[in-house]
Amino acid sequence: MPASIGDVADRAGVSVATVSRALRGLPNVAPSTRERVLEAAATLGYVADARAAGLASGHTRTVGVAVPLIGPWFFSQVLAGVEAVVTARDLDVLLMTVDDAAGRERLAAGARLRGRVDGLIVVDIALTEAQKAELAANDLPAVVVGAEAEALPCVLVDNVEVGRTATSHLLELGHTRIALIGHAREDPLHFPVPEERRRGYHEALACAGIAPDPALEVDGNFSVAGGAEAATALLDRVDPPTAILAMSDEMAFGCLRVARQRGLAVPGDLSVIGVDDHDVSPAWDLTTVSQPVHRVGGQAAELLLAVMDAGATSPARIALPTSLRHRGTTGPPMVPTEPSPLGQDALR
Amino acid sequence: MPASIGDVADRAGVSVATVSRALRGLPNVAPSTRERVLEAAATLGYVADARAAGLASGHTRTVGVAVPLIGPWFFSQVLAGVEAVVTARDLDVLLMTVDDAAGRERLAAGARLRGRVDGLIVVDIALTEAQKAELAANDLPAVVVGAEAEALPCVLVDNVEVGRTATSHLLELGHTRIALIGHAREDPLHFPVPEERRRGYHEALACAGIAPDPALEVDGNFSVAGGAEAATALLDRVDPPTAILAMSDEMAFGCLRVARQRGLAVPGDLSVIGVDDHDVSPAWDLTTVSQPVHRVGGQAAELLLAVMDAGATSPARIALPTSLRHRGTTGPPMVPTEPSPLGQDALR
DNA sequence: GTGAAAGCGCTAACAA
DNA sequence: TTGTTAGCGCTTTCAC
Repeated sequence: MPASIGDVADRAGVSVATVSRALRGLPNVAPSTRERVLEAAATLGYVADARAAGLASGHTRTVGVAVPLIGPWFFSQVLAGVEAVVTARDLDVLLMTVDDAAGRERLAAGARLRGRVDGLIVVDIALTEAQKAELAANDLPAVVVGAEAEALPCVLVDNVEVGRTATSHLLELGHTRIALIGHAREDPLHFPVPEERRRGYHEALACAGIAPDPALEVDGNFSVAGGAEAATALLDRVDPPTAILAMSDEMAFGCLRVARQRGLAVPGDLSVIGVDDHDVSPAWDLTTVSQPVHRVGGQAAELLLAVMDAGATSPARIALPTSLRHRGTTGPPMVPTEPSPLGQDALR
Repeated sequence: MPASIGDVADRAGVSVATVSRALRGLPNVAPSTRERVLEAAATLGYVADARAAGLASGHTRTVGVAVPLIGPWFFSQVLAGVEAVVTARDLDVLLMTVDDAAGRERLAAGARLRGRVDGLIVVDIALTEAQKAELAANDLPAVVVGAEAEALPCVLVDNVEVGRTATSHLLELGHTRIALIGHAREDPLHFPVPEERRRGYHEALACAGIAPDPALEVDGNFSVAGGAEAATALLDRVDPPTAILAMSDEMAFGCLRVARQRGLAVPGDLSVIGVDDHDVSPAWDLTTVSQPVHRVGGQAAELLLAVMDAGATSPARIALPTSLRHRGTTGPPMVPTEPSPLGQDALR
């Protein structure tokens, strides 16, 4: 049975109100009184019950972070970014994964959230417009990461541009058969992000006058193993691609593994570009489209804190920059594919 | 202003007690009544306030997870493992980082924890014996990951053996100058783990009759970049090692990067072995000592739930197995170093 | 099967 | 500067 505020009050010979004030550093407490209270609390090992304090004061000193998955590098980095700024404000982080439709529905409805968090960061979870509206209608301050939102502040990168940048890079190197490894459209997680990157890929191809080949778009499950499987399928084709755009560095690693196993020269026989700029990408010398992952989390947290402080702000929309990191896994195709002057011209 | 239990009671024409019972699926509620309550709650969008519910019932439905860092692969995987089992029980996860002495002290004292969590998992945080005792003395159920604990259940791998296994592997291949990349001893995080791996390394060397060379033990900060720096320093020596044992795969990646940059053949000129079996290690073909990272988290969570259920159990101590994954980055040294028959003999 | 009422342990007005 | 007291919104006896 832990000591309660009443125990401290008794021991210090003051009222509970004074204890409360003294312990929280509020003004209007005589120094000598405060000292006595502090001492009593210390010897009793008193810690205020967060539920009781929160119930009485109306807040929780906690922000929720909802992610579809915890394991992948991207989410762990975003989480770290959030945690850093949230902790600096002496708030806690409640972590929750929502990876199915039911979870999304509950999240939007604010179920389980009341009395648990003062604010919410939703990372890469494909809420419907109706759900976003529902979330915004909740009194709960919330910010969305990785998706546009009407009534909610959001922080994101331009993923269409990400797809375009990566694809253009390969096109400029002279590739015309460029594969895309991404996420299955009907995936239960249903990220919004892959779809946008795919659009950028299509736009860049169209710009170069190249008709997209549906056979070159495969699912890589955003994992190393998935990327390897996808690359295997692609390279087994009679008309394999000369370059692969993987929507994450982790999938790109899988591609590189397969390339090495097959004795393919990179980038001679196969160029590979990823997205993220994963910790280990420099070590692989992987060309990639870098996004400020940690900063995404930090920015989202700062935005949320601002909303929590201000009560209500005009929904901000923060776009963070991405940039091409041209490293060693992309280069011109060694054997020129069938001449395609049209494609070449379009590049200028 | 969200609907309260009273609002639901009014709308359903029953008392708050009945609403509480009906919503929580307790017995002794007439089916028709329950239905009416459910409907009222649904139309009002009622969600019970977690603080109030917790305050009245005495629990929080939350478990805390304390880690020194969030970003590194190891911690994200452990966290994922914990989250999976905790979520299955419909509990939430409160994430906290403690990365300094003050934080450790607060953690042990249970500060900030009362009324926030029903149980705590402490991952790779170097508590003193006194602090562990303090933590155990708290009424709060807790389990420790990555360190021994007297009075607390713990789950760990045998990190001495990890060091020994990796080192022996290199010795058996014929290496005699084996470097160790780990963590600086005076690091503020002060993991217990690196020290144990280092001991295993020393034991294996001793077993082979090889005197450890302090110059071959360097800090790699458990990051890719740190591993690269460490490898650079090692390879710049006049008497470079022929093999490197990195205490994490991420540091090993850094080593491989440096080796490649310098045109060193792996494993011909340099063997590299890591620890973890990181997601991308198979892609690198990295030899490593694998540990069941996800399982570590899951096991810890299960242990914690058991303690929370049982009230008190005999402090379990669960050791999870590790195993050598002999892949492509380790092999015999190409140029035999100075003959060392003694070392060779000792290997049998 | 249902309701009334007493807390759970705090914070915040309001008094003094 | 300090104390008294009324909640915060729920759960949980204990009656009925």
